[in-house]
Amino acid sequence: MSDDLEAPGRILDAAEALFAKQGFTATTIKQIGSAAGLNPALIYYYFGDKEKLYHELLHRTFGLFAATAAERVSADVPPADAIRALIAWQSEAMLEHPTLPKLLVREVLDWEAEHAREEITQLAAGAFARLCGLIEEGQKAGIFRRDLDARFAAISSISLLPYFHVFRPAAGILLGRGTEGPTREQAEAYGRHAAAYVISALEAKRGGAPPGDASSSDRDAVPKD
Amino acid sequence: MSDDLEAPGRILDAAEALFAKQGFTATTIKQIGSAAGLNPALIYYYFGDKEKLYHELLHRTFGLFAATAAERVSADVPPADAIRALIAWQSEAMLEHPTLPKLLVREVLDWEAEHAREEITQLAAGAFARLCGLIEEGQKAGIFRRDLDARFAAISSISLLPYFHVFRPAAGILLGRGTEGPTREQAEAYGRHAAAYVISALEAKRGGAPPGDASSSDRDAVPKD
DNA sequence: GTCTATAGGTGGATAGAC
DNA sequence: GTCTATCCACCTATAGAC
Repeated sequence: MSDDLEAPGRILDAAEALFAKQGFTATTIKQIGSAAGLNPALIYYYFGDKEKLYHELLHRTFGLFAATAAERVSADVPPADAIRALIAWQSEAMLEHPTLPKLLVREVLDWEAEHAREEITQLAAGAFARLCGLIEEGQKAGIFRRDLDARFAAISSISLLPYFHVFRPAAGILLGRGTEGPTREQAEAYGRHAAAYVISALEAKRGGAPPGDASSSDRDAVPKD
Repeated sequence: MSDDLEAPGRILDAAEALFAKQGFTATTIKQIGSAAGLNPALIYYYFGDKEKLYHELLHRTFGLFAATAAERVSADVPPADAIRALIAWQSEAMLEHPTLPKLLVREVLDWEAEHAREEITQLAAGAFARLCGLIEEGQKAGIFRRDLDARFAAISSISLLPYFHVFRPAAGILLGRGTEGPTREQAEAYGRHAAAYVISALEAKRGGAPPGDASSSDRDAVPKD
Protein backbone atom coordinates (compact mmCIF):
# COMPACT_ATOMS: atom_id res chain seq x y z
CA MET A 1 0.00 0.00 0.00
CA SER A 2 0.97 3.67 -0.26
CA ASP A 3 4.04 4.58 1.75
CA ASP A 4 4.03 8.36 1.58
CA LEU A 5 0.97 8.95 3.72
CA GLU A 6 0.23 10.70 6.93
CA ALA A 7 0.36 8.67 10.10
CA PRO A 8 -3.35 7.77 10.48
CA GLY A 9 -3.56 6.47 6.91
CA ARG A 10 -0.41 4.42 7.29
CA ILE A 11 -1.70 2.95 10.53
CA LEU A 12 -5.01 2.00 8.91
CA ASP A 13 -3.24 0.36 5.97
CA ALA A 14 -0.97 -1.64 8.23
CA ALA A 15 -3.86 -2.61 10.47
CA GLU A 16 -5.94 -3.73 7.51
CA ALA A 17 -3.30 -6.16 6.30
CA LEU A 18 -2.63 -7.56 9.76
CA PHE A 19 -6.23 -7.84 10.94
CA ALA A 20 -7.17 -9.58 7.69
CA LYS A 21 -4.30 -12.02 7.94
CA GLN A 22 -4.24 -12.76 11.66
CA GLY A 23 -7.48 -11.51 13.12
CA PHE A 24 -8.13 -8.97 15.84
CA THR A 25 -6.80 -10.76 18.91
CA ALA A 26 -3.71 -12.23 17.31
CA THR A 27 -2.64 -8.86 15.97
CA THR A 28 -0.71 -6.68 18.41
CA ILE A 29 -0.38 -2.94 18.57
CA LYS A 30 3.36 -3.34 18.29
CA GLN A 31 3.03 -5.32 15.06
CA ILE A 32 0.85 -2.64 13.56
CA GLY A 33 3.25 0.09 14.57
CA SER A 34 6.18 -1.80 13.18
CA ALA A 35 4.37 -2.58 9.89
CA ALA A 36 3.44 1.09 9.57
CA GLY A 37 6.98 2.18 10.34
CA LEU A 38 5.70 4.24 13.24
CA ASN A 39 5.89 4.26 16.98
CA PRO A 40 3.11 2.08 18.41
CA ALA A 41 2.15 4.76 20.93
CA LEU A 42 0.92 6.87 18.02
CA ILE A 43 -1.91 4.42 17.55
CA TYR A 44 -3.31 5.47 20.91
CA TYR A 45 -2.77 9.09 20.07
CA TYR A 46 -4.77 8.85 16.84
CA PHE A 47 -7.32 6.16 17.55
CA GLY A 48 -7.73 5.87 21.31
CA ASP A 49 -7.46 2.12 21.61
CA LYS A 50 -7.15 -1.06 19.59
CA GLU A 51 -10.83 -1.68 19.18
CA LYS A 52 -11.55 1.89 18.04
CA LEU A 53 -8.81 1.51 15.43
CA TYR A 54 -10.39 -1.71 14.27
CA HIS A 55 -13.82 -0.15 14.15
CA GLU A 56 -12.60 2.80 12.12
CA LEU A 57 -10.86 0.45 9.72
CA LEU A 58 -14.06 -1.46 9.09
CA HIS A 59 -15.95 1.78 8.68
CA ARG A 60 -13.52 2.92 6.00
CA THR A 61 -13.31 -0.38 4.15
CA PHE A 62 -16.92 -1.53 4.22
CA GLY A 63 -18.34 1.94 3.81
CA LEU A 64 -16.46 2.31 0.55
CA PHE A 65 -17.47 -1.17 -0.50
CA ALA A 66 -21.17 -0.68 0.24
CA ALA A 67 -21.21 2.62 -1.64
CA THR A 68 -19.43 1.22 -4.69
CA ALA A 69 -21.62 -1.86 -4.70
CA ALA A 70 -24.76 0.26 -4.75
CA GLU A 71 -23.44 2.26 -7.71
CA ARG A 72 -22.54 -0.91 -9.50
CA VAL A 73 -26.00 -2.44 -9.51
CA SER A 74 -27.29 -0.55 -12.49
CA ALA A 75 -30.97 -0.62 -13.25
CA ASP A 76 -30.72 0.45 -16.88
CA VAL A 77 -29.90 -2.93 -18.39
CA PRO A 78 -31.74 -6.25 -18.45
CA PRO A 79 -31.64 -8.05 -15.07
CA ALA A 80 -29.41 -10.87 -16.29
CA ASP A 81 -26.81 -8.45 -17.62
CA ALA A 82 -26.89 -6.36 -14.47
CA ILE A 83 -26.36 -9.42 -12.31
CA ARG A 84 -23.55 -10.71 -14.50
CA ALA A 85 -21.86 -7.32 -14.20
CA LEU A 86 -22.28 -7.36 -10.43
CA ILE A 87 -20.61 -10.74 -10.08
CA ALA A 88 -17.81 -9.71 -12.41
CA TRP A 89 -17.27 -6.63 -10.29
CA GLN A 90 -17.21 -8.74 -7.11
CA SER A 91 -14.53 -10.89 -8.64
CA GLU A 92 -12.38 -7.93 -9.65
CA ALA A 93 -12.85 -6.23 -6.31
CA MET A 94 -11.70 -9.30 -4.39
CA LEU A 95 -8.74 -9.91 -6.65
CA GLU A 96 -7.58 -6.32 -6.26
CA HIS A 97 -8.47 -6.08 -2.61
CA PRO A 98 -7.99 -9.53 -1.04
CA THR A 99 -8.35 -8.28 2.51
CA LEU A 100 -11.99 -7.40 1.97
CA PRO A 101 -13.63 -10.82 2.15
CA LYS A 102 -11.34 -11.85 4.99
CA LEU A 103 -12.13 -8.81 7.10
CA LEU A 104 -15.81 -9.34 6.50
CA VAL A 105 -15.83 -12.99 7.48
CA ARG A 106 -13.67 -12.36 10.52
CA GLU A 107 -15.89 -9.54 11.67
CA VAL A 108 -18.97 -11.72 11.39
CA LEU A 109 -17.32 -14.58 13.24
CA ASP A 110 -15.64 -12.54 15.95
CA TRP A 111 -18.20 -9.81 16.62
CA GLU A 112 -21.40 -10.96 14.97
CA ALA A 113 -21.07 -8.03 12.59
CA GLU A 114 -21.45 -5.55 15.43
CA HIS A 115 -18.76 -3.20 14.12
CA ALA A 116 -20.10 -3.35 10.59
CA ARG A 117 -23.76 -3.10 11.39
CA GLU A 118 -24.07 0.34 9.89
CA GLU A 119 -22.38 -0.59 6.63
CA ILE A 120 -24.23 -3.86 6.24
CA THR A 121 -27.51 -2.05 6.83
CA GLN A 122 -26.42 0.39 4.15
CA LEU A 123 -25.67 -2.55 1.88
CA ALA A 124 -29.05 -4.09 2.67
CA ALA A 125 -30.84 -0.89 1.75
CA GLY A 126 -28.71 -0.25 -1.34
CA ALA A 127 -27.04 -2.90 -3.43
CA PHE A 128 -28.83 -5.85 -1.87
CA ALA A 129 -32.30 -4.33 -2.18
CA ARG A 130 -31.61 -3.51 -5.81
CA LEU A 131 -30.38 -7.00 -6.49
CA CYS A 132 -33.59 -8.40 -5.04
CA GLY A 133 -35.48 -5.97 -7.23
CA LEU A 134 -33.62 -7.18 -10.32
CA ILE A 135 -34.43 -10.77 -9.51
CA GLU A 136 -38.10 -9.99 -8.99
CA GLU A 137 -38.16 -8.00 -12.18
CA GLY A 138 -36.73 -10.95 -14.08
CA GLN A 139 -39.25 -13.25 -12.45
CA LYS A 140 -42.15 -11.04 -13.49
CA ALA A 141 -40.77 -10.85 -17.01
CA GLY A 142 -40.67 -14.63 -17.13
CA ILE A 143 -36.95 -14.88 -17.80
CA PHE A 144 -36.15 -15.97 -14.22
CA ARG A 145 -37.79 -18.90 -12.51
CA ARG A 146 -40.46 -17.95 -10.05
CA ASP A 147 -40.05 -20.76 -7.55
CA LEU A 148 -36.99 -19.18 -5.92
CA ASP A 149 -37.40 -16.69 -3.13
CA ALA A 150 -35.81 -13.47 -4.35
CA ARG A 151 -34.00 -12.66 -1.13
CA PHE A 152 -32.58 -16.14 -0.72
CA ALA A 153 -31.57 -16.17 -4.37
CA ALA A 154 -29.83 -12.83 -3.88
CA ILE A 155 -27.89 -14.17 -0.90
CA SER A 156 -26.89 -17.29 -2.81
CA SER A 157 -25.79 -15.26 -5.79
CA ILE A 158 -23.48 -12.98 -3.85
CA SER A 159 -22.11 -15.85 -1.75
CA LEU A 160 -19.98 -17.57 -4.31
CA LEU A 161 -17.12 -15.13 -4.63
CA PRO A 162 -16.47 -14.22 -1.00
CA TYR A 163 -16.56 -17.89 -0.12
CA PHE A 164 -14.11 -18.81 -2.85
CA HIS A 165 -11.67 -16.10 -1.86
CA VAL A 166 -11.80 -16.93 1.82
CA PHE A 167 -11.44 -20.61 1.07
CA ARG A 168 -8.57 -20.22 -1.32
CA PRO A 169 -6.21 -22.46 0.66
CA ALA A 170 -8.84 -25.20 0.90
CA ALA A 171 -9.93 -24.68 -2.70
CA GLY A 172 -6.30 -25.13 -3.65
CA ILE A 173 -6.33 -28.59 -2.12
CA LEU A 174 -9.63 -29.48 -3.81
CA LEU A 175 -8.30 -28.31 -7.17
CA GLY A 176 -5.19 -30.39 -6.72
CA ARG A 177 -2.73 -27.68 -5.82
CA GLY A 178 -1.06 -27.18 -2.46
CA THR A 179 -2.27 -24.92 0.33
CA GLU A 180 -0.97 -22.08 -1.80
CA GLY A 181 -4.43 -21.94 -3.26
CA PRO A 182 -5.54 -21.43 -6.80
CA THR A 183 -3.44 -19.33 -9.12
CA ARG A 184 -4.61 -15.88 -10.06
CA GLU A 185 -5.69 -17.32 -13.40
CA GLN A 186 -7.85 -19.90 -11.68
CA ALA A 187 -9.36 -17.22 -9.47
CA GLU A 188 -10.19 -15.12 -12.52
CA ALA A 189 -11.68 -18.14 -14.25
CA TYR A 190 -13.74 -18.83 -11.15
CA GLY A 191 -15.14 -15.31 -11.34
CA ARG A 192 -16.34 -15.97 -14.89
CA HIS A 193 -17.71 -19.34 -13.83
CA ALA A 194 -19.63 -17.82 -10.93
CA ALA A 195 -21.40 -15.36 -13.22
CA ALA A 196 -22.47 -18.15 -15.55
CA TYR A 197 -23.51 -20.37 -12.63
CA VAL A 198 -25.65 -17.70 -11.01
CA ILE A 199 -27.43 -16.77 -14.22
CA SER A 200 -28.07 -20.41 -14.94
CA ALA A 201 -29.58 -20.85 -11.48
CA LEU A 202 -31.89 -17.90 -11.91
CA GLU A 203 -32.97 -18.44 -15.50
CA ALA A 204 -36.26 -20.12 -16.20
CA LYS A 205 -35.92 -23.32 -18.13
CA ARG A 206 -37.14 -22.80 -21.66
CA GLY A 207 -40.49 -24.46 -22.10
CA GLY A 208 -41.19 -24.11 -18.39
CA ALA A 209 -41.22 -26.76 -15.71
CA PRO A 210 -44.11 -29.21 -15.53
CA PRO A 211 -46.59 -27.72 -13.03
CA GLY A 212 -46.73 -30.57 -10.54
CA ASP A 213 -43.06 -31.53 -10.59
CA ALA A 214 -42.40 -31.09 -6.89
CA SER A 215 -39.23 -33.16 -6.89
CA SER A 216 -37.24 -30.92 -9.19
CA SER A 217 -38.14 -27.55 -7.77
CA ASP A 218 -38.63 -27.21 -4.07
CA ARG A 219 -40.90 -24.31 -3.45
CA ASP A 220 -39.27 -22.22 -0.81
CA ALA A 221 -39.89 -18.88 0.78
CA VAL A 222 -38.57 -16.81 3.63
CA PRO A 223 -40.84 -17.54 6.57
CA LYS A 224 -42.37 -14.41 7.98
CA ASP A 225 -40.96 -13.18 11.21
CA MET B 1 -22.76 -31.37 24.82
CA SER B 2 -22.52 -34.52 26.91
CA ASP B 3 -21.59 -33.92 30.51
CA ASP B 4 -20.84 -37.43 31.76
CA LEU B 5 -17.68 -37.99 29.79
CA GLU B 6 -14.07 -38.67 30.59
CA ALA B 7 -11.78 -35.69 30.86
CA PRO B 8 -10.31 -35.68 27.30
CA GLY B 9 -13.76 -35.78 25.71
CA ARG B 10 -15.07 -33.03 27.90
CA ILE B 11 -12.05 -30.89 27.12
CA LEU B 12 -12.54 -31.41 23.39
CA ASP B 13 -16.22 -30.51 23.62
CA ALA B 14 -15.51 -27.35 25.57
CA ALA B 15 -12.67 -26.43 23.24
CA GLU B 16 -14.87 -26.94 20.19
CA ALA B 17 -17.50 -24.49 21.39
CA LEU B 18 -14.98 -21.88 22.43
CA PHE B 19 -12.66 -22.09 19.44
CA ALA B 20 -15.66 -21.86 17.12
CA LYS B 21 -17.08 -18.87 18.91
CA GLN B 22 -13.93 -16.89 19.70
CA GLY B 23 -11.14 -18.30 17.62
CA PHE B 24 -7.84 -19.84 18.63
CA THR B 25 -5.99 -16.85 20.04
CA ALA B 26 -8.92 -15.31 21.88
CA THR B 27 -9.68 -18.57 23.64
CA THR B 28 -7.67 -19.23 26.79
CA ILE B 29 -6.76 -22.47 28.45
CA LYS B 30 -8.51 -21.27 31.57
CA GLN B 31 -11.76 -20.69 29.71
CA ILE B 32 -11.61 -24.18 28.29
CA GLY B 33 -10.92 -25.72 31.67
CA SER B 34 -13.69 -23.76 33.26
CA ALA B 35 -16.18 -24.64 30.50
CA ALA B 36 -15.22 -28.29 30.83
CA GLY B 37 -15.55 -28.12 34.61
CA LEU B 38 -11.98 -29.32 34.96
CA ASN B 39 -8.67 -28.00 36.14
CA PRO B 40 -6.91 -26.22 33.26
CA ALA B 41 -3.67 -28.01 34.01
CA LEU B 42 -5.31 -31.22 32.83
CA ILE B 43 -5.32 -29.86 29.31
CA TYR B 44 -1.54 -29.99 29.32
CA TYR B 45 -1.59 -33.42 30.83
CA TYR B 46 -3.85 -34.82 28.10
CA PHE B 47 -2.93 -32.78 25.05
CA GLY B 48 0.53 -31.32 25.57
CA ASP B 49 -0.21 -27.75 24.61
CA LYS B 50 -2.91 -25.49 23.27
CA GLU B 51 -2.09 -25.95 19.60
CA LYS B 52 -2.00 -29.74 19.89
CA LEU B 53 -5.42 -29.66 21.53
CA TYR B 54 -6.67 -27.51 18.68
CA HIS B 55 -5.16 -29.82 16.12
CA GLU B 56 -6.70 -32.89 17.67
CA LEU B 57 -10.06 -31.16 17.79
CA LEU B 58 -9.94 -30.43 14.07
CA HIS B 59 -8.83 -33.95 13.39
CA ARG B 60 -11.83 -35.31 15.27
CA THR B 61 -14.38 -32.91 13.84
CA PHE B 62 -13.32 -32.75 10.21
CA GLY B 63 -12.33 -36.38 10.02
CA LEU B 64 -15.83 -37.40 10.99
CA PHE B 65 -17.29 -34.86 8.60
CA ALA B 66 -15.19 -35.95 5.64
CA ALA B 67 -16.04 -39.60 6.26
CA THR B 68 -19.77 -38.97 6.59
CA ALA B 69 -19.76 -36.71 3.54
CA ALA B 70 -18.17 -39.43 1.43
CA GLU B 71 -20.80 -41.93 2.56
CA ARG B 72 -23.53 -39.48 1.79
CA VAL B 73 -22.68 -38.93 -1.86
CA SER B 74 -24.43 -42.01 -3.15
CA ALA B 75 -23.82 -43.12 -6.70
CA ASP B 76 -26.93 -45.27 -7.04
CA VAL B 77 -29.40 -42.53 -7.86
CA PRO B 78 -29.65 -39.99 -10.68
CA PRO B 79 -27.09 -37.19 -10.34
CA ALA B 80 -29.67 -34.51 -9.62
CA ASP B 81 -31.20 -36.50 -6.78
CA ALA B 82 -27.82 -37.32 -5.31
CA ILE B 83 -26.82 -33.68 -5.33
CA ARG B 84 -30.10 -32.57 -3.82
CA ALA B 85 -29.60 -35.10 -1.04
CA LEU B 86 -26.05 -33.88 -0.46
CA ILE B 87 -27.16 -30.28 -0.04
CA ALA B 88 -30.00 -31.31 2.25
CA TRP B 89 -27.52 -33.23 4.36
CA GLN B 90 -25.19 -30.22 4.50
CA SER B 91 -28.06 -28.14 5.76
CA GLU B 92 -29.01 -30.63 8.45
CA ALA B 93 -25.41 -31.13 9.50
CA MET B 94 -24.85 -27.41 9.97
CA LEU B 95 -28.09 -26.90 11.84
CA GLU B 96 -27.26 -29.73 14.22
CA HIS B 97 -23.61 -28.90 14.45
CA PRO B 98 -23.22 -25.13 14.11
CA THR B 99 -19.57 -25.12 15.14
CA LEU B 100 -18.55 -26.99 12.03
CA PRO B 101 -18.65 -24.24 9.41
CA LYS B 102 -17.17 -21.76 11.87
CA LEU B 103 -14.24 -23.98 12.76
CA LEU B 104 -13.59 -24.62 9.10
CA VAL B 105 -13.60 -20.98 8.08
CA ARG B 106 -11.47 -19.98 11.06
CA GLU B 107 -8.95 -22.68 10.32
CA VAL B 108 -8.64 -21.57 6.72
CA LEU B 109 -8.27 -17.91 7.69
CA ASP B 110 -5.94 -18.43 10.63
CA TRP B 111 -3.74 -21.27 9.45
CA GLU B 112 -4.36 -21.59 5.73
CA ALA B 113 -5.91 -24.99 6.40
CA GLU B 114 -2.59 -26.33 7.69
CA HIS B 115 -4.15 -28.25 10.57
CA ALA B 116 -6.90 -29.67 8.38
CA ARG B 117 -4.80 -30.53 5.38
CA GLU B 118 -5.19 -34.25 5.91
CA GLU B 119 -8.97 -34.11 6.25
CA ILE B 120 -9.46 -31.73 3.34
CA THR B 121 -7.33 -33.98 1.18
CA GLN B 122 -9.52 -36.86 2.31
CA LEU B 123 -12.56 -34.80 1.38
CA ALA B 124 -11.04 -33.98 -2.01
CA ALA B 125 -10.44 -37.62 -2.75
CA GLY B 126 -13.81 -38.75 -1.41
CA ALA B 127 -16.95 -36.65 -1.38
CA PHE B 128 -15.63 -33.90 -3.59
CA ALA B 129 -14.33 -36.23 -6.27
CA ARG B 130 -17.62 -38.07 -6.32
CA LEU B 131 -19.55 -34.86 -6.59
CA CYS B 132 -17.44 -33.86 -9.59
CA GLY B 133 -18.14 -37.30 -11.03
CA LEU B 134 -21.88 -36.82 -10.58
CA ILE B 135 -21.77 -33.48 -12.33
CA GLU B 136 -19.80 -34.91 -15.25
CA GLU B 137 -22.17 -37.84 -15.44
CA GLY B 138 -25.11 -35.45 -15.66
CA GLN B 139 -23.32 -33.45 -18.30
CA LYS B 140 -22.67 -36.53 -20.41
CA ALA B 141 -26.30 -37.59 -20.03
CA GLY B 142 -27.37 -34.19 -21.28
CA ILE B 143 -29.36 -33.25 -18.19
CA PHE B 144 -26.68 -30.84 -16.91
CA ARG B 145 -25.29 -28.01 -18.96
CA ARG B 146 -21.87 -28.66 -20.41
CA ASP B 147 -20.45 -25.16 -20.34
CA LEU B 148 -19.69 -25.27 -16.63
CA ASP B 149 -16.42 -26.66 -15.40
CA ALA B 150 -17.28 -29.61 -13.19
CA ARG B 151 -14.82 -28.77 -10.43
CA PHE B 152 -15.80 -25.13 -10.26
CA ALA B 153 -19.46 -26.11 -10.30
CA ALA B 154 -18.83 -28.53 -7.45
CA ILE B 155 -17.16 -25.80 -5.38
CA SER B 156 -20.00 -23.40 -6.06
CA SER B 157 -22.58 -26.00 -5.14
CA ILE B 158 -21.09 -26.82 -1.77
CA SER B 159 -20.39 -23.15 -0.98
CA LEU B 160 -23.87 -21.96 -0.31
CA LEU B 161 -24.57 -23.56 3.02
CA PRO B 162 -21.32 -22.97 4.85
CA TYR B 163 -21.40 -19.37 3.74
CA PHE B 164 -24.95 -18.87 4.91
CA HIS B 165 -24.26 -20.37 8.31
CA VAL B 166 -21.11 -18.38 8.88
CA PHE B 167 -22.81 -15.21 7.73
CA ARG B 168 -25.91 -15.68 9.81
CA PRO B 169 -25.51 -12.40 11.69
CA ALA B 170 -25.03 -10.48 8.44
CA ALA B 171 -27.76 -12.45 6.70
CA GLY B 172 -30.01 -11.49 9.58
CA ILE B 173 -29.49 -7.84 8.74
CA LEU B 174 -30.06 -8.43 5.02
CA LEU B 175 -33.26 -10.32 5.75
CA GLY B 176 -34.47 -7.51 7.95
CA ARG B 177 -33.86 -9.04 11.34
CA GLY B 178 -31.29 -7.89 13.87
CA THR B 179 -27.81 -9.28 14.29
CA GLU B 180 -29.46 -12.25 15.88
CA GLY B 181 -29.50 -13.79 12.46
CA PRO B 182 -32.20 -15.74 10.70
CA THR B 183 -34.51 -17.92 12.73
CA ARG B 184 -34.10 -21.64 12.61
CA GLU B 185 -37.07 -21.79 10.29
CA GLN B 186 -35.42 -19.40 7.90
CA ALA B 187 -32.22 -21.42 8.03
CA GLU B 188 -34.15 -24.58 7.22
CA ALA B 189 -35.93 -22.82 4.39
CA TYR B 190 -32.57 -21.64 3.08
CA GLY B 191 -31.38 -25.24 2.99
CA ARG B 192 -34.31 -26.16 0.76
CA HIS B 193 -33.70 -23.10 -1.35
CA ALA B 194 -30.03 -23.94 -1.80
CA ALA B 195 -30.85 -27.39 -3.16
CA ALA B 196 -33.28 -25.93 -5.70
CA TYR B 197 -30.82 -23.18 -6.62
CA VAL B 198 -27.95 -25.57 -7.21
CA ILE B 199 -29.97 -27.96 -9.33
CA SER B 200 -31.29 -25.07 -11.35
CA ALA B 201 -27.76 -23.84 -11.96
CA LEU B 202 -26.58 -27.24 -13.13
CA GLU B 203 -29.58 -28.28 -15.23
CA ALA B 204 -29.45 -27.82 -18.97
CA LYS B 205 -32.10 -25.52 -20.30
CA ARG B 206 -34.75 -27.54 -22.07
CA GLY B 207 -34.37 -27.04 -25.78
CA GLY B 208 -30.67 -26.31 -25.34
CA ALA B 209 -28.87 -23.01 -25.59
CA PRO B 210 -28.25 -21.45 -28.99
CA PRO B 211 -24.77 -22.56 -30.09
CA GLY B 212 -23.15 -19.17 -30.56
CA ASP B 213 -24.75 -17.39 -27.62
CA ALA B 214 -21.57 -16.33 -25.88
CA SER B 215 -23.22 -13.64 -23.80
CA SER B 216 -25.46 -15.91 -21.81
CA SER B 217 -23.03 -18.67 -21.05
CA ASP B 218 -19.43 -17.81 -20.39
CA ARG B 219 -17.35 -20.77 -21.28
CA ASP B 220 -15.01 -21.36 -18.40
CA ALA B 221 -12.54 -23.97 -17.39
CA VAL B 222 -9.95 -24.52 -14.73
CA PRO B 223 -6.66 -23.42 -16.26
CA LYS B 224 -4.06 -26.14 -16.17
CA ASP B 225 -1.33 -25.77 -13.61
C1' DG C 1 -4.79 -38.35 37.47
C1' DT C 2 -5.78 -34.02 39.69
C1' DC C 3 -4.65 -29.72 41.86
C1' DT C 4 -1.77 -25.46 43.55
C1' DA C 5 1.61 -22.31 42.88
C1' DT C 6 4.30 -19.89 40.15
C1' DA C 7 7.73 -18.86 36.68
C1' DG C 8 8.43 -16.40 32.41
C1' DG C 9 6.79 -13.80 28.92
C1' DT C 10 3.80 -10.61 26.33
C1' DG C 11 0.12 -7.47 25.41
C1' DG C 12 -2.72 -3.16 26.00
C1' DA C 13 -2.43 1.10 27.69
C1' DT C 14 -0.57 5.47 29.99
C1' DA C 15 2.67 9.10 31.85
C1' DG C 16 5.56 12.26 30.68
C1' DA C 17 9.95 14.03 28.31
C1' DC C 18 11.05 16.30 24.08
C1' DG D 1 3.15 15.06 17.24
C1' DT D 2 6.55 11.68 18.43
C1' DC D 3 9.14 8.69 21.43
C1' DT D 4 10.78 6.18 25.86
C1' DA D 5 9.86 3.91 29.85
C1' DT D 6 6.99 1.43 32.38
C1' DC D 7 2.82 -0.42 34.87
C1' DC D 8 -0.43 -3.91 35.32
C1' DA D 9 -3.15 -7.64 33.82
C1' DC D 10 -3.19 -11.91 31.91
C1' DC D 11 -1.68 -15.95 29.35
C1' DT D 12 0.99 -20.29 28.39
C1' DA D 13 3.34 -23.66 30.44
C1' DT D 14 5.76 -26.28 34.11
C1' DA D 15 7.20 -28.07 38.72
C1' DG D 16 5.84 -30.58 42.14
C1' DA D 17 2.57 -31.88 46.12
C1' DC D 18 -1.11 -35.07 46.82
